[in-house]
Amino acid sequence: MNDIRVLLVDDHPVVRAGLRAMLSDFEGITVAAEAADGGAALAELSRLHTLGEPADVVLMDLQMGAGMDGVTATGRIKAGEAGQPAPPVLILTTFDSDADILAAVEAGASGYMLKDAPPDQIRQAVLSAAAGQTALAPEVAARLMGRIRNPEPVLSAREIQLLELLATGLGNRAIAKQLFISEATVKTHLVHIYGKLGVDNRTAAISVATQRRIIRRF
Amino acid sequence: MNDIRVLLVDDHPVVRAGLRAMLSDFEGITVAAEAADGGAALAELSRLHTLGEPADVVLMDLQMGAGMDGVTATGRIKAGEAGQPAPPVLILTTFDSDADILAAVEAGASGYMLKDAPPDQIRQAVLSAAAGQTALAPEVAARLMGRIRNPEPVLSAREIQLLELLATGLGNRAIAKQLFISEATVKTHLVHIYGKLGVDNRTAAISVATQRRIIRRF
DNA sequence: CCGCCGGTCAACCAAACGGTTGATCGTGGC
DNA sequence: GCCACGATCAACCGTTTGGTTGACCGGCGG
Repeated sequence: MNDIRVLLVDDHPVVRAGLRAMLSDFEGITVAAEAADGGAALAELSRLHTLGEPADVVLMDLQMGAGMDGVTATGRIKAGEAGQPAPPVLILTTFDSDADILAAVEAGASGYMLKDAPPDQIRQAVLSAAAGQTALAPEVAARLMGRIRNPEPVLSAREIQLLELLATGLGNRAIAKQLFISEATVKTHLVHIYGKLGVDNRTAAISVATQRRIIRRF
Repeated sequence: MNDIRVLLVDDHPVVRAGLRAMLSDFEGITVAAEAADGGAALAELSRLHTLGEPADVVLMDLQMGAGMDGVTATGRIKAGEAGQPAPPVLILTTFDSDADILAAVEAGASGYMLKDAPPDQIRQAVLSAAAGQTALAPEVAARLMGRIRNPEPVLSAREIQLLELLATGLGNRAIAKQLFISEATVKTHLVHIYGKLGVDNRTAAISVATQRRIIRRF
């Protein structure tokens, strides 16, 4: 049985070296190539594809210092830009905010792991992804479960997107422009968000959303 | 000549593996031990010290998921808690906010590197630190220079106090009540804050203040 | 001693925000 | 097919915030 061929995508050389060292210790897993951002990842995938040695799994970070970010890259890989069939993309990142998780899943990621996960968990996730299954870190899975059991505060993806712009300090008009919708729609969304979060103004919404880790802050 | 003995401190197994792999490729550098947080780092340093094989350099991350953070750990190492003489501490982290850099330097760090630095830069930094010299990443050095030339306006204690209430989502009236001042005064303070932070509304002020770590959020 | 700065307050006006009602459209479930 | 729900937009209105101007006081440093 052939090894699972992995493409590493992370902007930190240190992390790539760590993953390479870690994965090469495991039976049945080989690091086929590395990329420092989403654009390079697409290029590498195409290259491997034309070589007749396509990657079986992409291990992708979400935050890239410069260049194409992980969510965008995942979407374009899944769109077939780097060859068909598109390989499963396993997200391996530092943060576990709802916003990140949802964006990744919507882009077509087949797993979401955290960088502080123990090595064996990462190994299992790579194997699962290669087998076409979904692999979620326990923390991430728990958060999703909580969301399902608790129908109280379920913000839609659009609302979370709005919340993120809100947190950057943009006014309603600016948010409307960013999202290509009218100011009226922004206000409607805000009212819904306030209701769901149990607050009555934008700063309080940001405060609550941050504490519930619905959105992330640095 | 003996190898430089390094203690790795990082909460991510992946990163520790990467640093270990990377450093062991270099001549003259040995990884003596690893720790997952500040507390473990102090314990490891003490252990190495009593073994008669003290670490020559500590490579320390700032953000630890749980346990003692890197700044605190650095301060306690420098205070001699893990044996005298205290080894140089080289910060190796992801973010380069002014507040982080200043806090690290104040705690006694002898260098500040970023995780996306090329391997050779990290190697040089370890060698410099071991030799008792200071090692700053070019980006970090540039930022410090910029600060000196262009000092940021300093927020008064009162203004920071206001910012903290602001960030909890309180309106001007509520803030006024909390601080036993009039609403008019709150507005005056806000205008000053906006000016100093270079913004023009409250949410943006919170955003900027958070990013500059003028105020804390979890 | 005098000026500067931080903190306090007031009055005023324009702009942004908050809240409501009501409406259309498309998707997905029953 | 119908209903629920999310997303979109409009018009309206009251409240809050933003921005300005001007003023007073107390401490600190030249």
